[in-house]
Amino acid sequence: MTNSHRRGVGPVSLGEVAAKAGVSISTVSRIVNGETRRASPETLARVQEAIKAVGYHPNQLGRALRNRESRLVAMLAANLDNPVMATIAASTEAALREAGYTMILCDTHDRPDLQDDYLNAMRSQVVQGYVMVATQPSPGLQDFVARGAPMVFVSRRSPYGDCAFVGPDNLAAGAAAADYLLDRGIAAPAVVFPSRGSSTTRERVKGFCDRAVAWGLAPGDIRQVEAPGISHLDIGYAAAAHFAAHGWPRGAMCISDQVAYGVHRLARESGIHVPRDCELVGIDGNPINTWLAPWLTSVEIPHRDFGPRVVDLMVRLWGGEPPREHLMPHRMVAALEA
Amino acid sequence: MTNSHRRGVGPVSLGEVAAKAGVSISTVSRIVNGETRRASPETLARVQEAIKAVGYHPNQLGRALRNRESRLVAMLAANLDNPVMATIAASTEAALREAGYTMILCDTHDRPDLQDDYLNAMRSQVVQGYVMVATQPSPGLQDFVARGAPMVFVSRRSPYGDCAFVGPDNLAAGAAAADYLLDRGIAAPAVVFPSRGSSTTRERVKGFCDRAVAWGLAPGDIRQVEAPGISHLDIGYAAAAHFAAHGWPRGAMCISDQVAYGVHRLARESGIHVPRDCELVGIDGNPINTWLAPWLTSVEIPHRDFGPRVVDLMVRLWGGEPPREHLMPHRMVAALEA
DNA sequence: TTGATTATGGCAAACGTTTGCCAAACATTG
DNA sequence: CAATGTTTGGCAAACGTTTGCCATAATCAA
Repeated sequence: MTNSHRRGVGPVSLGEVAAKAGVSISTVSRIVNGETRRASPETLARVQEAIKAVGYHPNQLGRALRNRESRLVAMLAANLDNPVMATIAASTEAALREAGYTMILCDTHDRPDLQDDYLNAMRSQVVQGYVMVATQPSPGLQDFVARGAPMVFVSRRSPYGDCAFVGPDNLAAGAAAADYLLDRGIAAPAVVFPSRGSSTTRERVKGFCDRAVAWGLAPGDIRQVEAPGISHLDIGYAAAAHFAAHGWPRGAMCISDQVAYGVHRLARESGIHVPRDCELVGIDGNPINTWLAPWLTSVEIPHRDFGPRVVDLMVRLWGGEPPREHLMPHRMVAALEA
Repeated sequence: MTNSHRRGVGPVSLGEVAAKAGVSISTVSRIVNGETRRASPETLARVQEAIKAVGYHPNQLGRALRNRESRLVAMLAANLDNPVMATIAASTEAALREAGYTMILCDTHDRPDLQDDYLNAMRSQVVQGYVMVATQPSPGLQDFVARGAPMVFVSRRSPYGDCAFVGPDNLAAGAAAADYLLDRGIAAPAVVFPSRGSSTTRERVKGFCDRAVAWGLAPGDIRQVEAPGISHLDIGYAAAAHFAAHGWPRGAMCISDQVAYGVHRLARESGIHVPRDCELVGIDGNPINTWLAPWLTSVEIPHRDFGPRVVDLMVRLWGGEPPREHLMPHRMVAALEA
């Protein structure tokens, strides 16, 4: 409505506003940027009216080129179909927006080659920072880290050197799971995890085992079951086959809620009742548990709160501070069903 | 490693390559863009070597400014925490990347005001197209549509005028749900939906009812249960309270899988067995159903295939073609449990 | 009246790229 | 040797900004 009579086709530029208001481009630019002291009240009014009239919106490309800051931040996430990462993406996007930045999202499908492709593409877009969610090691990543690119790692630590990190305290989360099971009198708990696990996985398992040992268990009392695969669902299902073959434990910690879903599927199919016959503890605290997995106890990680932390660390990096780590607290959410 | 001895701080520009190779910027630019015929073999070699040596990567900002095409596409999604939208986002991002575009993701939290904020911000980023996933009506959106911005709507149609659209055939999906329930001899099925529903909701309900009538049911035989709220989970749970109060139907269609999850929760809490006592049919075909909701029959929508379709429609819009609609096929996935 | 200060606003360069056009050098033909 | 064509590559403008610096005019003090 406002600018329905425009002659040009493209977006409106400062020049058009300037022409309309009968002033120079500089003057309009200064006014747009809030430098009102440099213009007389009449000019100010005329320019502001012209801005409205032609429907001017600043072109960030021009700005970025001139100011050498694009206010673009890239997020490289391993797999958006994973609800944990989707939640992290959503919260980071919101926090970045809040801080005046725009997020570019890339789904690397957990593939190192794609990750490198994306990194290069993002550098071309002149992004100012990188949020790496559950990254894989890759040559390009190593290069970026070495070059000192501003990167915040989420969920999984950087495979190369000290980098900013936001994630759960995996050791503590694993320990909490151990406390829960042992406190309920389960003498020989199992722990289920992917065989090709990330640092996250290893830490959770370690946290669990260490705490169990602290409770007085012999390391041999902890039944460690691992399974190959990519999907945690499949991993849980495959690992549960071990239970079906060698007997179900009275309780088990699963490295993630998704692993627990997999284990539970075979339990259901085998007539094993969770949690009556076997208590399952996951890690993540997926909100859907309340609705679809009331049998699951879970160590809830506040993924919704990751975003602001990520941005905080990123801003510190931009400010020249050394990289920091921020561990998020967890909370035990017991199964709804007894 | 390659460019560890750079003097400047910022990214490498054409100028630096040109200086290194002892040619002009134009020559380097042409070579970078593959116009090899314009340079002698020696120059070509020297320039390519210089490019490697200084680690040159084209700056998309400069390109975008010059070419007036940013190769940026914005996606405005209502709520990334919804797995359906996360899947659509992931598949669209992949398809855009495939076509050489970069996706900017915005989560509007289903709020019209935020949607308008984002639209304006994206215009400033000079994005070339908009993918609107499950949009709300908003004044800004109306403006953009009127202005003829290249927009593809996903899942929900544009509230304003004819626009490109990718989504399921909701009428057919609703009808399929009706067929399933009626074919199994359920004489008086219910249908559960949000009271403040979108066009999607209404179409699915209509598809269901029309088909039921075609089977010979009187409109009064169809029990329509609606509930207020935003979250489909809550809506399902609230609607199920009606069943608890007035009796459970032998079968019900839920407007989405999430609604079905909500209904099922109360069923479980009330000792109603699904599907034995009450068959539930959802729409979406969430892959998690196999694992966590084996009791649910669902009309599967291939959200993973949306991305390529979206890009196809977008490219056609850019090519000046009139907006089209593309309806995706559905597939009935019966409950795993009897 | 003069000199100094302040208010107002324009000029032009720069950010990194692309590309139409021109120019020099060289080769070919008549 | 002159006329013509081809190869090779540089110049400069443009995209939309921002900002240091300068120019004009007005205000003020003495």
